[in-house]
This record gives sequence, structure tokens and C-alpha cells, in this order.
Amino acid sequence: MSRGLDTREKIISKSAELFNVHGYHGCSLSDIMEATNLKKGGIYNHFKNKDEIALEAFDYSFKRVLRQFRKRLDFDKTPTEKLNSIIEVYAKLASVPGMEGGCPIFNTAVDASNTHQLLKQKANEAINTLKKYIEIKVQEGMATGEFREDADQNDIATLIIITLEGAIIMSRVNDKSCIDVAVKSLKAFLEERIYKK
Amino acid sequence: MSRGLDTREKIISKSAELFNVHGYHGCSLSDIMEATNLKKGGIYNHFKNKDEIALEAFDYSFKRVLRQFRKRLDFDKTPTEKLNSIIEVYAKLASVPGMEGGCPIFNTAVDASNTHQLLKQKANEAINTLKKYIEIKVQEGMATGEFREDADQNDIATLIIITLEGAIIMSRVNDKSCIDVAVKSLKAFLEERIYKK
DNA sequence: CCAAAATGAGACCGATCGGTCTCTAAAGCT
DNA sequence: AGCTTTAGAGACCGATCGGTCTCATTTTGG
Repeated sequence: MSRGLDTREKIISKSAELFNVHGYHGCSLSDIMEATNLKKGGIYNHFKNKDEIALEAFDYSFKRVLRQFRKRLDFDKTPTEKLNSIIEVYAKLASVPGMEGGCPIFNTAVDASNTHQLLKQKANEAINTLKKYIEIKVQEGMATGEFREDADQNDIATLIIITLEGAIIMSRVNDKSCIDVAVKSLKAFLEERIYKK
Repeated sequence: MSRGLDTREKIISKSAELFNVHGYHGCSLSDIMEATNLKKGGIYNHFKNKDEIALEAFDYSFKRVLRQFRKRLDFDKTPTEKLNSIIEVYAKLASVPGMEGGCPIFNTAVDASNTHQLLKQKANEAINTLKKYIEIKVQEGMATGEFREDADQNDIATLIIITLEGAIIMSRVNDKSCIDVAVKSLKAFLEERIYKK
């Protein structure tokens, strides 16, 4: 039993990495076979097809993203600290081992939005979950009185996501410093418009 | 001669559209054949391989993007108007006919950054060109005295690009309103930090 | 008007795709 | 120990991939 579980997890984690770098269509079963040191039989013993691997690989990747945030935010006490941590974790996402391809959510959004309905749906749900996660931190900040009363949760969460995701993607082909621009800009935005002086 | 040119252009424009929606690996020669109503012979008479089509399709797409900006900015007189137009054209990019897949530059950055070296390079150059284009508008604004002396061209151009590109990608799978959030935020940013009061 | 060149159809190619199946070997259970 | 179940190897499959080639047709330049 234990060997089987290990194998299954290895297939998922290695595939997640491959899909995040090369995309669904850019990664073949032979690639997965090579990365896992398995043959067809070893893989199809655990999954019924490539789709199923991709779907589970996405779930795995998304959980890893969330874990990055939770891990860091555990040490924060105030909503102000938490929002700052969210920005900093986000900025370092692409240097987390196995996530070199960038953020799996947006990569999947680009990769699958017109070819793979289920993956598109999962990407959408992931964005909503992440957005909600950030919105709650904003709510907490308003509840404690740290944030302005006119702070818009939706706008703030959306802005953090799109700015950093845009920067992460740009950094895949261009200068990495665009991530610093994103961080600097978001911090200034929070400082001037959200936090009470 | 004219028939050949027409055919060649048709192949490029249809392929550009397909690549922008499905990505390089997600779009096969059969797809291109179907979209152009041509058979293999008709296509390979003009291009030596799929790569060459993808490369030219990217150039075509990028030129279209630039044209969208130039077309609109021709009517603007002041740098302030021009920066606002850049944001508005950007926000509507994905509703330009044939660009429904989003911005071809960032789509290519995600799609090709680890599989197709030449495309990655082209995407990088395109980003630099676009960035330069925006930076020059900022310079002009500083020259006319409309913009603050401490405005940072690089930061402004980068921020406009990453914010709107992030929003365009998010809108592929999520609510379209994130583009409005991007526009609102960027305009507020320019208003408060770049334009002189 | 005719020869030459350009164009495109479509048969054909080997490689690779995702997926199935059989069979061996290992692990687990009693 | 012996039987059953599970894991995994790897041959095999049809479909499709990108790419080549031949040949008929059309266009064009002299």
C-alpha cells in the first residue's frame, strides 16, 4: 500500500512541475514517464488518463500556493502585517522549488482557458479562493480599525493578484526587477490608501 | 503574385488568432488547415515549418497591438491624454476582433517561455518595445511640465503593463470586472502620483 | 498565346501521441 | 507457507502529429 501511495504522489508532484513549466499540451506522457522513472503501466495503474493527472496536479499545485501563504501568515499578528506578507510571499512564488514556471493558477488560466474546460473551471475557483483569502484579511483590518472604513475588499484583493501575477509572468521572459516594481507599488498603495495614518 | 500574398497573409492572420487562443502546442497544422481552408501543400508552399508560421504570427499580432495604441494616440495632444489612452486601449485589447484570446505578448510569454526559445525572445523584445513606447510618453510629460519631476518612467511603464496584463489574463477565466479595477487603480495612481495638481 | 513559374491538392511518411492489455514480480493477508 | 491482490514493465494499438513529395492547375511575363 505504501509503495503505491508514494508512486501516486510522485506522479502528481512531478507532473505538476512539468505542467507548470510546459503547459498541458506541451507536456507529454513520455515526459511524465521520464520524470517519474516509470513506464506506462506504472502511471496508468494510478490514473485513468492524462486529464486526471492534470486535474490532480493542479489541485496539488494550488494547495502548495495556499500553503506558502498560510505558512508565512501564521507568524503575523496584525492584518497590516498579513497584507504585507501576502505581497512578499506572492513576489517569491516563482522561486519556490518546483514552482519555477511561475504561479500555477495563472499559468493554467492561460494554458487551459480555451482547451480544457475542467482546468479552466479549477483555475477560476482557485482565483476566487485566493481572492477571498485576501479579502478576509482586509475585513479583519477594518474590524480592528487598522484599515480605512472606505477600503474596498474586492478592489484590494483583485489589485494585489493582478499586479503580482502580471509581474511574475513578465519576469518569465523579461527582467526580474518588474516583481520589485509590483511589490513597491502595492506597498505604497496600501500605505497611502488603506492603512490609517 | 497577389493570390500568393493573400494566401500567405490569411495563413498568418488565422494562425495568429489560433495560437493566441490555444497556444503553440495546442494548435496543430490541421487546425490551421481548417481555419484557412487550405491543405498541407497550400500552407507549406509559403512556410518551411510550423515554427516559421508561429514566429511570423507573433510579429503580426504584436504589430496589431502596437497599431491599436498608435491609432488611438494619434488623436491625443497632451502626454496626460496619451497615458490615459494607453490604459484604455490596453483594457479593451481582448475585445479587438481576432484578439479574443487576450494579449498575444503575455500569452506567448507563458506559452513559449520554456519550450520555444525564439518565441520567448520575441515576447521579450515586444515587452521592451511596448515599455519603451510608454516610457517615452512619460518623458514627454516631464518635458512639458505636466508630470512631476520625480516620476519614474520605468516604474510607470512597468506598472501599467503588469497591472493590465494581469487583469486581462484573470478575465480569461474569471469575472471581467477585474479589468475595470485595473483601469481605475492605474488612473488613480497617475492622478495622485504623476500628474501635477 | 505559349512557356515558365507559382500555387495548392492531397497521398504519403516516420515519429510520437494518449491509451490498452498482458504478464511478471512483489507485497499483503491468513 | 500459500493464496490473493496490487504494482509496474513494456509490447502493442489506432490516431494524429509535423513534414515531404508529386502532380495538376492556375497565373504570369515575354
